[in-house]
Amino acid sequence: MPVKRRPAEPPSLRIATFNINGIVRRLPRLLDWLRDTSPDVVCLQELKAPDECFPAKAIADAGYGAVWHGQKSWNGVAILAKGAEPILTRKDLPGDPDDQENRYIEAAVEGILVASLYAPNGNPQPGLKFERKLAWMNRLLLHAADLAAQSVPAVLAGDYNVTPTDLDIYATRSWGKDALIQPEARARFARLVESGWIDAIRALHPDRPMYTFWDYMRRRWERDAGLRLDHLLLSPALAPNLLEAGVDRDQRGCEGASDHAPAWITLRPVRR
DNA sequence: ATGTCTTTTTCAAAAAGA
Repeated sequence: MPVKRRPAEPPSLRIATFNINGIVRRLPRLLDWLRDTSPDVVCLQELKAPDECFPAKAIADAGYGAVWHGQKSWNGVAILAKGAEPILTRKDLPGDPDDQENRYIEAAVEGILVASLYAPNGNPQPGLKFERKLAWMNRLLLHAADLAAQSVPAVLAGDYNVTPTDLDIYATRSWGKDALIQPEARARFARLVESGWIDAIRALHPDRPMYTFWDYMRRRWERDAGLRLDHLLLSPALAPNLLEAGVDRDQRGCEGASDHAPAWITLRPVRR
C-alpha cells in the first residue's frame, strides 16, 4: 500500500520583537529562546552595549546573521535573520541629524523592509523628555508615511513605549501621569494605524490584553499587572500576508528575564 | 512616595534611566 503523503506545510515567516534589556547579560536567555522558537527575523531593543560588545559570534553560531547599532549603557537596536545576512538600509530615523540616541535600525530581509525601533520612554511627564518622545514619534510617522507611499512591504517592530488604549494596561490608576499612557503619545500611535499600518497583535486579538511588559517592581509579573508596549506594525502592502500573532509570555517568567516578553507574528512570505 | 534592577561616576554611595 502506498504511503499517504502529507501535503507540504505552507511556508510561513516568523518575525519577533524583543526588548532584551541588556544583550550581554541576557545572552543565554536569548540563545535559548532562539533555539526554542526559531524565529526567522528578530528585532532587538535596549542592547545597552556598544557596537564592539555585540555578541555577533554567539549569534552567528546560533544560525543568525545580524546588523546592529549599539550604544554604551542605554538604547541600542539590532536585527537578526536566520540563515541570512540582513541588508542594512539605515541606522537612524531620518529627521534629526543631532539625535545621538541609537533607537532605530532598518534592513531588508526576505523581501521585507524590517525596522527595529525603540521609542523614548518619555518620563517624567510633562517635561522635556516627554516633548522629545513626541518629537521622535513625529519623525517615525513621517518615515512610515514615506514607506507606505512607496508601497514597500514593511514591518515597523519594536518597543513603542506606548499603550495604544486602556485595553493595553491592567486596571490601575498608578500609571495615571506616566508617559506610556498619555493621550498625546496614544494619538501618534493611532495616526499610524489610521494611515493604514496594521497593529498585527491587536488586529488578530481584538479582545485580549496581550501584555508584553511587566515592571520588575511590586510583583507585577506575578499579578499579571502588565502593559502592551511592543508592537509589530505592517505596511498596507504587507498587511494581507499576516497569518498569526502572539506573545511569548513564558520568557518573562524565566530566571534573569528581561522585563519585556517577545511579541511575534507569522506571515505568508512575500513573492520576490 | 514607594516599589526593582542595573549602570555610572568615581572608588562609597547616590543618581539616573527604565
